Amino acid sequence: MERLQGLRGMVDLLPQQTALWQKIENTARHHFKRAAIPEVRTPLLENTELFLRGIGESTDVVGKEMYSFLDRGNRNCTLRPEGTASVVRAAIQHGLLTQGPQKFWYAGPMFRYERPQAGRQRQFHQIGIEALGFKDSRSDVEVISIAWDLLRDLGLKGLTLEINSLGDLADRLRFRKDLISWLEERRGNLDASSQDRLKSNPLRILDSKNPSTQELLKDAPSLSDALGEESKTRFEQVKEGLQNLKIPFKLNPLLVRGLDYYTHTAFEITSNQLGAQATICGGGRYDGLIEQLGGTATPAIGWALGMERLVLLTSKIEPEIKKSEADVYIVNRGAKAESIALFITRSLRLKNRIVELDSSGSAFSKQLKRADKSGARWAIIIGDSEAEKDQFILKDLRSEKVSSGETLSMKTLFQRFS
RNA sequence: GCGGGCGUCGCCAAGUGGUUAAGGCAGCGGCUUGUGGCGCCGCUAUUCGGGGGUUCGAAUCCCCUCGCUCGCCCCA
Repeated sequence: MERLQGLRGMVDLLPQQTALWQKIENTARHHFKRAAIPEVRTPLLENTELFLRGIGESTDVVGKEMYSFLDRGNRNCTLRPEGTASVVRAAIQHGLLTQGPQKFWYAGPMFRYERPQAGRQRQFHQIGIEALGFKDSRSDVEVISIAWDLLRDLGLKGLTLEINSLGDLADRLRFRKDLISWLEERRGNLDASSQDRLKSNPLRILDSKNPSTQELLKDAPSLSDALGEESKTRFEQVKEGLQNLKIPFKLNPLLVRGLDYYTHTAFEITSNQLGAQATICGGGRYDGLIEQLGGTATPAIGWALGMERLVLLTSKIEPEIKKSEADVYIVNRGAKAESIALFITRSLRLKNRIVELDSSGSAFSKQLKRADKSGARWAIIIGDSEAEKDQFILKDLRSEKVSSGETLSMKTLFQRFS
């Protein structure tokens, strides 16, 4: 038989890795709890329409990366490529926004059909927060600070926070017009994909990685100049807020981001240790999205961070998380001994001891060797003849010398471990 | 979707056209029918990701395919 393999870009996390994942998840939960943010869990599968309208049809995510299919009832379904649209959908659907502004966090797998590479999988995992109904610039600062503190708490170094303002809808439309006409005149000097974007998504040309396009853009009309007065002061407030909190940031006037729903503040946190996929956290304000998805116009802001990339970074500074070791390893052999062993194992577990039971039936020397290797502190040795006489041997596996252990009755044994 | 690198046992890894495909780790068994960290001995790939071809002969050369990996695009 040919061996079956997992799907491309779908990764198994083995026990060696899950310890680190749990550590990161726990840290994140702790930060959310401190900020009084509750969790929401939404389905992995949504109506394709949600993402078409939410993320934008001209984006790469929607255009070429979605896992979409018809279900048995001919519904057009998509495995969620990101979390924000779902959270907003759920909030609208359940009328949560009528109860005033609210924040949520979420965590879970997302799906994008891309070529896997370092820090990028087809099923990947994000942790994110969404603050719905918050208009003030202080909420931008608060939300960014939560991400920043979380990453610092994980001990990460070499992080850069970049921010930009995309302005409101009117600003963007005005700028879009200016940019298009300026670029049209220089169309010949643009790289191929930027030429395509001139029609579909001209703002994205700004953060083209193509060097000659970047060179050309140095003299292009700038987004920051196109911002209206209100947008400008708003952005100033965000910058001041970050300064007050001593959160270092870099202005990046070319930071546009790939999803259509962003307005005003857009930001990214990158690491200098990751290779090509350096963004570990990305987010921004999306004041138009909720209305776009059929809710009443509500301002909002959020971010998401990529677990795989966080794990990559954290594993560099956290070389080894020890596997959890048992308190007690139960060595046993013989019919009578084996049934008593099971009883003792369960009893000790009910006393909250971590107990590993050897059910191999192999020679005592073998079992003891495994006991030693397991890292357990104690071994309880159960043999047939002793078990008959209510005698059990307790050995300290961490003692300096190999000891013969002490002989105890079951009652005293349990007392030792209560 | 496009480029580069790679694919030999659970893991690491030698072998680069010629009789039985090194070695290490892990695993299993024994020395020790019932007692741990050491040691010693033995066992563990008819087969080199899969398929096809070249050849008297291939893990070694060619083609296809699958997978991994790095990068482009894009994003977390």
